[in-house]
Amino acid sequence: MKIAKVILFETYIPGRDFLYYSIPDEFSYIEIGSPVIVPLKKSKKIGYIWDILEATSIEYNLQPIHTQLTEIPPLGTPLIKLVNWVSDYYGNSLYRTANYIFPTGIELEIKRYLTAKDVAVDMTKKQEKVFISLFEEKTLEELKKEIGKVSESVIRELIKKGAIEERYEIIVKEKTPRKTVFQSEKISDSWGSFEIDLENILKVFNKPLLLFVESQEKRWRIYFELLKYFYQKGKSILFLFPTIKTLLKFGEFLSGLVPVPFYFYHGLLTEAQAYKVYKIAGTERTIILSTTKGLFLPFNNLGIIIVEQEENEFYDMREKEPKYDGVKVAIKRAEFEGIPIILGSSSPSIGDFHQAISKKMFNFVRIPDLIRKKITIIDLRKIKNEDFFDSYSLKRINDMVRIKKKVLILLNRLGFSTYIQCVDCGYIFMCPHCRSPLVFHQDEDKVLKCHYCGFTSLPPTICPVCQGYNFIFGGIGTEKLERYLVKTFKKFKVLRIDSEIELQDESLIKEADIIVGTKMIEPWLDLEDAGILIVYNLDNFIHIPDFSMPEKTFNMLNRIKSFFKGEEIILRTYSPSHYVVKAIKSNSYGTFLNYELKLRKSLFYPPFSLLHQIIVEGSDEEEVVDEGKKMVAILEEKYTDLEVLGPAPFYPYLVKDKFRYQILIKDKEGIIESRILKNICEDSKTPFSNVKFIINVDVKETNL
DNA sequence: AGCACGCCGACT
DNA sequence: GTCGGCGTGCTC
Repeated sequence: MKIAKVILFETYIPGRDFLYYSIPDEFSYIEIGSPVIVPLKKSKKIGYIWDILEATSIEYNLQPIHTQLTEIPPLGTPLIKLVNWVSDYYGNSLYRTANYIFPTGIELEIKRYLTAKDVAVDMTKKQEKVFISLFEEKTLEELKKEIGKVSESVIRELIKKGAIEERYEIIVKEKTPRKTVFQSEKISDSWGSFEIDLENILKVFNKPLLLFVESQEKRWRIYFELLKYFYQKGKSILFLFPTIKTLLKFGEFLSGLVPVPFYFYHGLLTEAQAYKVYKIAGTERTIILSTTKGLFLPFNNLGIIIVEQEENEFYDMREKEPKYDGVKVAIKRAEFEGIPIILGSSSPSIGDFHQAISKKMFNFVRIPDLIRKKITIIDLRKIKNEDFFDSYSLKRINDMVRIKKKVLILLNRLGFSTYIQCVDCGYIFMCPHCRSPLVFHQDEDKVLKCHYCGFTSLPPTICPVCQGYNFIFGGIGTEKLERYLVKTFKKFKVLRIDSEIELQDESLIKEADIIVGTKMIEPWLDLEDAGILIVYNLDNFIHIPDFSMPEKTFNMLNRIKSFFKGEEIILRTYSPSHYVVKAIKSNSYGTFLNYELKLRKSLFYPPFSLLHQIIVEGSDEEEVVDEGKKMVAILEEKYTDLEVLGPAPFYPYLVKDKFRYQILIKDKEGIIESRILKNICEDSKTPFSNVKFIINVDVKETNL
């Protein structure tokens, strides 16, 4: 007899990833990755067989699995390997990682039926009432509906006496979508075609391929030709996108070219829609355009993975468990499946470029195609008494709105004013729970809001320090800029976008003349009637204290350049001689790369080390620092090859009344694994201390 | 974590 | 002898 290691769906048993079940001989054909129904106490649960073991010696009294669940496709061993890897490498709980990839949209309904037996026994009034009512078989719910509250003790007593019987029925319930927005809307009559030579690309498929093509259009044509090639070979194709908007754009591009249906898979689908796509991916040859989660679909004949904008920071999934880097996981999936993977970019990430060129871990194809956009740098140091804009930008805005071209303004500051200061004593109003200035929001009922914990309060009437009552509403946020623009360009439509807007609101974008937004608007910047883009203050991006910010800013600007259809990009900055500004201005990836790599090498930042982060968090600052120092001491003693920094305040270092300190580990040899750090944290932690350690392995940024 | 089961006190 | 509330400990 064999034994199945099963991970249950949405049933967490503390400290346990698996439960063990015996596999009855009748199910001996069941394989690793199969979905099954298993008993748990008196109930039944859905689970996946994660492993199959030979029964050794005396295995306790294992329950047998109930049945195979035929409604959903099995996971397949490459996917199981992938989940194990994601759990292990990033230190995620296996239970949670597995549950993250299980399909929702299917559930078991357990009905408990009760019937009276044809016997005569002594009964109390309550028992008799239940007994009589159960002359016909009923579920517990039906019984309760008929005679009101029934205590479990009454039923227990009746069963003990042998007066009634119970029976369980399992119903598998699947959700079905009403609308089919998850599928391409129009299907082309025949395969489209572009003049593209795939030879160069197809011959370098033995390793991941970094495809460096500046123009988005050109890149997408290559993707299409690859799709056609693999689909016609009978394979499924998976496309990954950093945002839903980009995904849908690519869907539009494909719709005129592909004569078969293709499917979307992303977070805005309903549960039923996502479930449908999940099943299609597991059973048919198909084309799927997905956000990162598509990496965990149960494909059975995947032919190639194509990652668009591989440098995009949205692939870094670190906010919640399971934490992972989408691009790295994509490479792993391709490795486990034994299939090619393309990492496409208009501005490759430093790390992946280094992998390709210096470490020869990736193949590399560059199709040079310089995009010449007019880039204008405004040196803000030379602008005196600026109102909201320098005179050049203002003139250009006027030029554009007059010829009905859209003005797009990128400003990375939410709210109206970014700080409120007392004129008399200089006090800046701070969130009482976080060490972070409160932001004034004009539009949301004129409140002060903390951007870290969501705390809100009314605007101040009196300074808590000096009792003064004059305040400066300082700093320019998107709301303030919007208000200025509305006032100044009265005849034109001004639109502000700051959180990811609903996709149906797109008509608002079409109508607007001037659009102000945070970096969330990036995917919308490809408008046909775009005139100019103004980066309101580039320093807000570059000078965030995080080693990855120059790269992110550079990549973002290059990305925008690759699809922006307007004539000019204006960068307003106080640091016009910064290397990012110079590289953008001179259109030179090489200039940026050399400078950035030199900088990173001198400080042993990635890609010249693996960077790990431990955040120490707790309500007692002293305790947090002490626990952090202890941790550092242990690390330094045990691993002399590591460079360990901190504990240092992790900005903002007070959030929701918890102090946060950061320890950074530069791991040049790549010797540290999440498990090692987890163990050290456990060993180092003083018993009963209220300090929490959050471990992030192989990070690409330090300010999450 | 969720949930059945046993224990116990109140009540018949 | 029953009923219902509550705490505890187990789930393959």
